[in-house]
Amino acid sequence: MRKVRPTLRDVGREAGVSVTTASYVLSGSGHAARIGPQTKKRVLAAAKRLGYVGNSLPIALKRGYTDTIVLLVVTWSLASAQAQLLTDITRCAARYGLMTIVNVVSEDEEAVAFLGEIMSLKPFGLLLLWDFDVLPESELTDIAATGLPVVDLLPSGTDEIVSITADREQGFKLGTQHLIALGHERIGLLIHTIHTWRSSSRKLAGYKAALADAGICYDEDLLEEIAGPEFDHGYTGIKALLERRPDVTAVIGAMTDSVAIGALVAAQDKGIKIPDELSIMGYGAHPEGTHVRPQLTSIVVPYGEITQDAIETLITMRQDEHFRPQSAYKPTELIVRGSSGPVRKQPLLQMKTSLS
Amino acid sequence: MRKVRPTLRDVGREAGVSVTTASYVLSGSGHAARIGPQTKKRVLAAAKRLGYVGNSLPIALKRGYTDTIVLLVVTWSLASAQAQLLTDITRCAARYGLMTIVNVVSEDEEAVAFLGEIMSLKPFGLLLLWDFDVLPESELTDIAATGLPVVDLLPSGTDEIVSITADREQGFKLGTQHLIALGHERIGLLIHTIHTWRSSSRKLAGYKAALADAGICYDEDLLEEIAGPEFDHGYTGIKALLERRPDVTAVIGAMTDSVAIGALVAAQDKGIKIPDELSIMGYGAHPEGTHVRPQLTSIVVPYGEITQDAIETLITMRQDEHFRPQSAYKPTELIVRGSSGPVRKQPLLQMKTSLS
DNA sequence: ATGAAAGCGCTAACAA
DNA sequence: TTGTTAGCGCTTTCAT
Repeated sequence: MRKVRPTLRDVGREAGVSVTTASYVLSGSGHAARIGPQTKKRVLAAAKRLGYVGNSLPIALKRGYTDTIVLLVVTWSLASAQAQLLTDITRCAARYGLMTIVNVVSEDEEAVAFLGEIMSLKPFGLLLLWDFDVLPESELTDIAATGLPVVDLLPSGTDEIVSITADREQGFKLGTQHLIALGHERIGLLIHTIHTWRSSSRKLAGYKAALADAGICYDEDLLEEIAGPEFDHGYTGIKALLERRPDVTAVIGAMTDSVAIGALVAAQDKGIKIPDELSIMGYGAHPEGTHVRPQLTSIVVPYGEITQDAIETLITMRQDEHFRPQSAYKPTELIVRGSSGPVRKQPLLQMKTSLS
Repeated sequence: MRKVRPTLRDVGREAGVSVTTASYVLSGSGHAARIGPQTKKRVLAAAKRLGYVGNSLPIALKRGYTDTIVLLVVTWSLASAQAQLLTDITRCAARYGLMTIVNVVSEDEEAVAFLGEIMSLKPFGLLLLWDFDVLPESELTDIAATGLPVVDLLPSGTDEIVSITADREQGFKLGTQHLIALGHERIGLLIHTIHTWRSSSRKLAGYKAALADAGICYDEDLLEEIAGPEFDHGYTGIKALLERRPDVTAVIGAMTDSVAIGALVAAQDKGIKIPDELSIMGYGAHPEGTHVRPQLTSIVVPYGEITQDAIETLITMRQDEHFRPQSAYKPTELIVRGSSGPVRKQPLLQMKTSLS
């Protein structure tokens, strides 16, 4: 027997007052002060007796937006770094009374299609974890123009959309400098420029800046294009790189720690000693970096700070529609663990690199 | 300059028709057939011109529920297995036109508090990934009694709440049998019975069943209570177990693959050869099991099937309020990889186990 | 101190 | 074939 949820009118009737009075008492708005204490008590008692729970839809309908933020993630599989960010976001949003709608899609087309549907959800705001191409920018700016707060959690290509994310340029400069200080000069980069250009280009910029500062010539041949952010991409990527350039002495898995771990395991599978013969570095400083031997040197991204700032920005944008937020690129740190060490003296044995 | 989103009335006015007609054309309901083709064209043109996008709130208000399902995850940090399930759920829900609200909370109390708020969101349905104690069952059955479809993604203790999840009993029987077939008789279990009793008890039942079938005496001392589902719990758990029982020849990381990998790495850190001196098995068959050496033998959970069935069940429950769904325990499989092998002949050197 | 009534944007029963 | 209207449950202005 399904008992229908009681409405405010039911509560009002039960307490012998009008809906208005019931609303004033139960919504806890400023108007509650105008209600007499014994009336208030009657209403609260009635609400409890009936198990009244409220309904957020009419309010949302009236003001034009709900209390849910939408997180759009474009990726094939949720890497651990993204899972971490996602969890942080839902937790942080909840602290501000906001729910999080998560949508994980695999391809740009799906994401664009979703953007088309998103407005009918009337969300509070929109968070993007999507290294999109130029294509959907007009869609996005259209959406932003309607007054829906949008924050990009990756480096935005455009000024129209606010970015709140890690300072990859600074981070990769830091990381590369660390390797240079250890004597490395031929530093390979496993990178995914094709479909994640916006973030990859910043990383590349930091890498180049560190090389330039040290007077080391940038060699494009040391970049190995990989197809994604996962273990397997790092695993196959480093094999291709070492085949082509057995003279590299350090490799940065520039996408994620997963890529770096894939590279580390691939190198070890070939019998290469880490870090004596090859240094490996990751990006993201995810816990999984401490699960391998040696543990992974990585670039620490302040996810909590990013999350908090992003959500507060959405809220401020809602409160003040003229507020023009600034993009924020949060500084990263380096955590040095066992996978990076002084440069080796001898080239890798040709034998090792030809093992497949 | 924020342009306000046009409503159906705007579209109607622009096309010179009433809201009803505009609604019939744009909502694509059966009534659309009753509208003349040129009228239809006018409306569609007007909608396009104005950039009409629709609003799901009034519909939801009218029928009493939205198109969003709520996924409540109770955990401290989203393990990879949960991230996988979460992604699958959002994807699968999207295929049915449903959005997914994700809420990750750390503690039972937070989860209970959230249950109290959940009704005001008017969700389509509720999915639980929460190994709760007896405590909130009444809350849950209350919620289910209001007509909100609820599906539990873990083995439910009660008949009131439908469970759709992996058959852990069958899975652990399978896994234990595999180890027994390799000659193992003292099989350790890293398990978290205290806060995840509902799932752990099924696993334990499967383990015991396999032992009983093989005529091996169940020894409670081989259970090592761990405090959670992560790498570190497995890492410290196996060290404690080996200290107490250096005679174990195989260990099952019964929570997750992460626990098993933690155990595997801890054993290797002690200089124990896997699988020659010790076999390790996990639960979940997550990709990360292929990232370690040797790769992890594990129990394969059909996440896709569970997800699909859970969401379809929610939908059926919505369509037919008298539908009494059956709990479904999906059979698992075993994937044998390098971490399990024939039992060793000699006990582990005392020296190794006393290394901390 | 409390109540009546309008209105958020849409759908669908009913009218024409 | 198309339009009128009530109503989903709440908040809030205005009246009493």
